[in-house]
Amino acid sequence: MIVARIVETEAYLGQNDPAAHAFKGRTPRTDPLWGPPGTWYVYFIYGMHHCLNITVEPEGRPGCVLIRAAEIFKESPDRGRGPGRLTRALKVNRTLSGIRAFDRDCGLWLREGRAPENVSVSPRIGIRHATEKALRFFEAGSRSVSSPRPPQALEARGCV
DNA sequence: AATACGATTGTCT
DNA sequence: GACAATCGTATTC
Repeated sequence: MIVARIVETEAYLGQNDPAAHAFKGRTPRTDPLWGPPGTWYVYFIYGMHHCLNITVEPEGRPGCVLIRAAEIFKESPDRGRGPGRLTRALKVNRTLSGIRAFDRDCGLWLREGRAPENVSVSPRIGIRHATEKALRFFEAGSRSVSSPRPPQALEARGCV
């Protein structure tokens, strides 16, 4: 079992969120998003990286959380810093997509060491649409966080 | 069949 | 800050 502590996430709100994969409708790739809460959704991007998400809404509603960074116990902070690095360290790929995350034999089990402290909020990273929404949540001070400071000041982007 | 693009990362200037 | 790497997916022809 891989033991890790999630320290950075982003929320994707589903069919009404222009930045979400679900915004463009249900396809074979995005199908797991419509599954029951606690379903892994893994996609491949930029020809190189996998990104790990978990569904969080009732079945039929495609909201999810992107897991952007985690402190992996007994590993360098760099290993889990950023969504691409994290999945590489955890050896996660699309075979996990659609699997129930809380099944013990699902292939990936992240046990949190302690709850995040000093949770800060910022705009989401790397997206082109809906950049004004402050839906990134991270533990300020964690050495595994991908971007310790918000991409820009919240005020400058109309987030507050 | 051909094309355009992306919820990233690493390297170079 | 700019840009290349690299390929599955969706769209269009």
